[in-house]
Amino acid sequence: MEPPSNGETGGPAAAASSRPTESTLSRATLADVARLAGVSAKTVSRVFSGNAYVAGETRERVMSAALRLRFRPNDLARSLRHGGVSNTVGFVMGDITNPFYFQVAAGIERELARHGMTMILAATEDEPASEERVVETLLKQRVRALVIVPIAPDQSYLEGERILGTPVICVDRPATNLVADSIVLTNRAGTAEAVRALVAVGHRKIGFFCSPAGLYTHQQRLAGYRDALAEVGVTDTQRWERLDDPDGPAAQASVRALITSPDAPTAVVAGNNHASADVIRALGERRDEIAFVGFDDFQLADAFGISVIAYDPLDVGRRAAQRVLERLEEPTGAPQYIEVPTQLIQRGSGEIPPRPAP
Amino acid sequence: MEPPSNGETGGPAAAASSRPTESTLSRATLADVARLAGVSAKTVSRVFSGNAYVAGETRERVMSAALRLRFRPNDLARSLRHGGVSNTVGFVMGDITNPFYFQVAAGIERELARHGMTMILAATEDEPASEERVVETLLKQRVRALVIVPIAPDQSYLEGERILGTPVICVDRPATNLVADSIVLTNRAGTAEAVRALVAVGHRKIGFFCSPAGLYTHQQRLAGYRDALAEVGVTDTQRWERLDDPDGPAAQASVRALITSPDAPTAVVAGNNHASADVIRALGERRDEIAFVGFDDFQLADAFGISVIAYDPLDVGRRAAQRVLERLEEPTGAPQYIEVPTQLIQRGSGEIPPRPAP
DNA sequence: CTGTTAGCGCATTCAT
DNA sequence: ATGAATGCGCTAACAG
Repeated sequence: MEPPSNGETGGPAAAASSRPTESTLSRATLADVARLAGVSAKTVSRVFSGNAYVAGETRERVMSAALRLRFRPNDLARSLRHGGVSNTVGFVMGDITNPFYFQVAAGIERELARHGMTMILAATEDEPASEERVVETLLKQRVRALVIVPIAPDQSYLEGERILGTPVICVDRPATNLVADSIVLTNRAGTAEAVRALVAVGHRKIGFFCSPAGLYTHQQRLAGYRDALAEVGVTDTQRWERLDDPDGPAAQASVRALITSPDAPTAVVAGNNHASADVIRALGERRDEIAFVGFDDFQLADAFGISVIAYDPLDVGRRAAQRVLERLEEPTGAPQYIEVPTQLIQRGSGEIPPRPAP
Repeated sequence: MEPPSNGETGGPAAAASSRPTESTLSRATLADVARLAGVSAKTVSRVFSGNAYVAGETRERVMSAALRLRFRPNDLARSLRHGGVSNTVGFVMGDITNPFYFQVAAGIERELARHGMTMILAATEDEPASEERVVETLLKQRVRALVIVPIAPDQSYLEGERILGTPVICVDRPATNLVADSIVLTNRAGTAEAVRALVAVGHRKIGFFCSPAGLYTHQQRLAGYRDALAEVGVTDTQRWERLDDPDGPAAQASVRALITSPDAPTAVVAGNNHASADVIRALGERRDEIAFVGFDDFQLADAFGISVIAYDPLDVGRRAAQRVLERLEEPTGAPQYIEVPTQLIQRGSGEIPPRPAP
């Protein structure tokens, strides 16, 4: 504890001659601690690994030496010795600024932390081409498992790694051409439920706004929307579907055009949080006339009375981490496909009845 | 070096007989690749380290061997060899579900990725007592630098590590008893600016709602609020200040009591995003009567016409990462205190004039 | 341009 | 209950 350093004088007197005793200039190693405590490196190792037999008195000498030297075990070396596998899990998300993914990351981190593991976070920025590169970076760091939000068209590049024993868990979307567990939402059923609720209050002309339906989630949600309308005999839904790139003025213009057209829907469903933002902005003052339900809950949606198809993103992350831990325990077994339930939360915007034709 | 070992037979066709050639059962190492390519391990190392002189033909043989064996360099071993320091930066945030911190994390991750580094994410869950434990976990993994949102009352426990050369960058709040760079917002000036704008449209009775003012940010913002009111001679502000734990029904009740009291303010300022949520919920239908400005922007605030004191959280993270990189290049120099500017964004809620007394 | 030797910090044999 | 030797995968430091 005393930086000003003056050689150990009495007692076991061992380390008096060894160099890095008190020097704070370089990191203390097992050997340094061993020297100061007058034991072998292995004994120090045992003390820090926990589960070994070390005499109480010896243990104390080691601990006090470690404290003085500010010894901190090197996890890198430990991992290397343990077959080159670390204690971290990599999470590859898409758009790092999307609150949904962040909540998922939070869920993963919490669950991993409960089990002494840490999370390395990486993002593809929703660029399919960067997925493999990002994954590669994590694998070089020897993450014990991967949780990914797949964005590349194909994950077969991970097959070799999986065979080597690295579990891969996909979140939000299932993997393509890869054996992996998946945690997904009840996208189709959830969207259908919301549309049925709109139908129940009288809507038939219902719009659907989302990103271009390339992604699994969007396809599923679009399908759920069509399902529910088909149930009441409405099948020509394309005229109310708008699948544009979100977050642009263009997107809002697209929605605005839709709701002002002669064939305007009386209600609109948005396929994800970005799309919801576009629709809500486009609706503007007409929020009281046109019913709205969005997929994904968001901050203050309750205060503004926005109905949503919600779920617990923390839970999604937690389950992903649980799958990781289970796979590390028991690597075999068929891939699991886990659905996290969604829930329609009615807060007003989705319960507006259709306006009688003027 | 070769555990299964059977002498290299010679000739380019060599490796046909060596064991781990095609076997995908265990990870290939430098030595495996070297054997298959008929070169030394060091040569393979040179190829993968990039900057060394290797004959074109040799390089190709190595690359093709590496490809066949699915060789992936082990960053753990590499780091160990390089003085036991990894290529990752640890980010310790508080409440992992707070969108602000996540945006900061996103900014850090992006900037680090541009420089080939990765981020380990850990959270204190806003528990002061857990900060040191969490930091310890990261240090054991030999992160090259730490970015932390300080929550513990004191960061002196990091002094030894700093001396060993690990840069520490504090975000959102400065460190206590530790030499470290800080990236903070213009909390006081930003809040004062917002209050002045309210004063400009006629408000004098202005409320301030926030968490208990233990944290630096809250103290600063409260001070800014008082500053601006003092400028127009209003000094008895305590009667409109409410510093409660956010996110509870209790918080909303507190705000509701404030705005219905005989001495009710005609405008309310919220000290952070959680507080904003409470106030907006509490205002309810009276959003048109009582002016409101919140610290921290949020999703869809524009669509709902909420005025805010905003800033770019991605930029906060980006700057933190830049400081990390600069400190790694040049470890000396006085600690920097960097202020990221805030900006008042007027969207309507903050421009409501005071209602004439009934 | 390429190979040899040695060792980063730790833990797994085996001894004792 | 403790210690000695050995090597995890990789790369400086030197040869050559």
